[in-house]
Amino acid sequence: MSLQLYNSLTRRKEIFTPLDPARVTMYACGPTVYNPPHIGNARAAVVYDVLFRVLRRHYDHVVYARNITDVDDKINAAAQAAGVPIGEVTDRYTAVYHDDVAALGVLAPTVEPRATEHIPAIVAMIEQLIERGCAYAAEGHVLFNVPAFPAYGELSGRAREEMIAGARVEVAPFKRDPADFVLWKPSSADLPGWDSPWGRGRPGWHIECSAMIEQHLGTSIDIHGGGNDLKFPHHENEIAQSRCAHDGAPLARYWVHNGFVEIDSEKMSKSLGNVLLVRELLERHPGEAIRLALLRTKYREPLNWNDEVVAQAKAQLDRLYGALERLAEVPLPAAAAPGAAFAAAMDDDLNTPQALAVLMEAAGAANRGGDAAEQARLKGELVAGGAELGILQQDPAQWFRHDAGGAIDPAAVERLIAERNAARAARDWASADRIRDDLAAMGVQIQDGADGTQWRIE
RNA sequence: GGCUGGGUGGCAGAGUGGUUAUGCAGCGGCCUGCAAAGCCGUGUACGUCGGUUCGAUUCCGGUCCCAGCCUCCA
Repeated sequence: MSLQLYNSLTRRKEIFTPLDPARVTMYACGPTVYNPPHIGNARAAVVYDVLFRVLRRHYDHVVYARNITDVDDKINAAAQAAGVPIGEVTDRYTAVYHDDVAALGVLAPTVEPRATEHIPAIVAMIEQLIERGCAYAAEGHVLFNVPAFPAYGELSGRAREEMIAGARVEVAPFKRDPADFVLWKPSSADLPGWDSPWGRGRPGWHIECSAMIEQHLGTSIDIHGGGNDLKFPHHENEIAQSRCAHDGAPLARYWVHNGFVEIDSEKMSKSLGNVLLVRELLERHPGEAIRLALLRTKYREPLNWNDEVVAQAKAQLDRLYGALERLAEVPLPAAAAPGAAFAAAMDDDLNTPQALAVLMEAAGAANRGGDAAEQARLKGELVAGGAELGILQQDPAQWFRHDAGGAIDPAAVERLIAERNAARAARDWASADRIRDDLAAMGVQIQDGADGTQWRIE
């Protein structure tokens, strides 16, 4: 079955056909490193991580680039506020981003280009745009001239007149057209800057992505992803720049946009004070549960976040890992692959909720029992399907005994369980129940089975 | 105002022109010393008003409501 993706450019679900099946290319807009990532940043990272994993099932060679924007006015402001050099801010938050998304099981992209390491490519692209009459220099700035690109607005479905009419931005006097946007801007001595034909300055945000895509992936790529909010103006501007520089060649053939995370049905924003950082969530929930909570809704839909959705994701993981725990002695098939129903769901525009339902049903079937071959097959589907979602890859025992705070001493738990089992053997139910209550108070839940007593951390 | 995308059972959330996912919560049962986990059974929901149809939650139109974008933003 072929992979289908909803293409924002055509507003239709389409069969994905790469330009070159031997080298599939994908780019996703990464973070601007001036603060720790929030749950919305995490959703984007997880969604494109899943797309990357699905593509790798279909194709041997997938090049996935996710950039780091490490030159930006917000970074400058953060550095100034903290009284530290810019590099200190960007290094710190790049590391935090890596740590946080890794805790959510996000794989490293194939390449992770940084804007500051691509200044020559950026300058070269701007020069090319000027040569082709798509851009002009004015007062130390270089601007992209939007009227030079008639297809502008194609992705976001906006007519230029509407944008001008609705513009709430002050139009800089040196702009030839109100819609023109900055490719290069001058830097004062206290700001990061690079020498260029237009003086010392720094790149605008949009051109960074165009230049890095060109350098690492080529003129036209297969898939470009990003948050829904980036559609306009960021992606629209990327398209204008790249196509003007490349004789009209399409920048990306499939545009994929993920929906926003809302907090209790409200937009997450600094002004509302409801920004939820990944690191805060990781203090309270396993990363795997956070990841699954992000995948329980289709990637394009808005996702309403609250503690309940993580609790439900954790409950689902408990059930899945519970099935795997029962299958502990069953050998994993050598060529374990996602089941047909699972793959079909994932291939249908990344229908992760449907794919998850397939795994839940497999867990139920495994719990019901069956012959050895059937059990092995189900285990293979659970593990391989889990791998594509980026879950179920740890030892079930490890999942059930994760203890982020380190408050629980396994030896002490084992001691109490032995004590309780002694009481049970003596049919001293009162003592046995008291010990069980004590364990529960510690956050330890026990299960008496035919082959002894198991324990879990709740 | 313009452009997107939505409104599904107690909750979350898929999906479908007629057999109505999945998980959690609830209820009954099995198992258990009692539990827990697991298993079995149980819940006929699709904003609203029309239209098309033998039949619509699913298609079409109107309408109400919600969210996002149009300015930095995943």
